[in-house]
Amino acid sequence: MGATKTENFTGKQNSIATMIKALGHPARIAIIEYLVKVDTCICGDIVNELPLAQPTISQHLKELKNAGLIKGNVEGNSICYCIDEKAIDKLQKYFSTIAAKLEKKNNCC
Amino acid sequence: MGATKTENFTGKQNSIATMIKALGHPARIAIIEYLVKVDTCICGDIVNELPLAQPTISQHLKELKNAGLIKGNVEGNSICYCIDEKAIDKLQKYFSTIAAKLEKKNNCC
DNA sequence: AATCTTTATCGTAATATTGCAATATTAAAT
DNA sequence: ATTTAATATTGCAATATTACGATAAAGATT
Repeated sequence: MGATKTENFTGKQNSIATMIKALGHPARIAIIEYLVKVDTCICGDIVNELPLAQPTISQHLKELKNAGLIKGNVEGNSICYCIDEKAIDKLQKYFSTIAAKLEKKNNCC
Repeated sequence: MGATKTENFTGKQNSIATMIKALGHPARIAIIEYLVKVDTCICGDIVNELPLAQPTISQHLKELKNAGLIKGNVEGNSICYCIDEKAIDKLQKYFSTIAAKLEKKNNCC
């Protein structure tokens, strides 16, 4: 095997897992944190910011985009990437909901 | 290559990425959601709950445990797994912080 | 039009992940 | 002491991910 059995899980489970998975890599965390840090939208300098080759970063950006975490607008010959706030909100709410539910319980461990 | 270049990122970036990565799989999301759903701590029925073989589930539990998301207590010949609230709190705060920072910005995309 | 800049894609090697059958381990029950 | 039940580990095949050099594509600049 080696392939995830997505058909055995609910659509919601798969979709949240996909979003989360896209963030499960330090380079992609670094990209998101950089996008949060800079006040204007980022255009081309992620390559200078990260210790990875340009094709690698392009690939990571693609994954973040596929997962809906960032958006990219063509701006001349460069591209303006920024965070999709809705995606972050979804993740924030997901964990807030879990945290709230946990508070009402008496964990045994 | 194929291995993540962890040495090029900060400890914080690597540690949050590790936690998030552990959740980036529908089976592990399903496990967490099941642990949230059941009111008592789970012991052995995750295997009956999920459409995966026992060794596969054991492996997923191990990953969640390694990432600090769940704890496991031996309880007779079975094991009582439960969510580590601190880990969920960390994730919740991480995304809340990002969401708050984003609100103060005017996204261009 | 030729060149430069920026980003994407292709191809490929190295490594990691997913899943499970078979087997081991550990403790309870008989 | 054997058997049963629950969980973990091992070994392995299938697939996915990570990384990057080489190259392509597309708009800007000269």
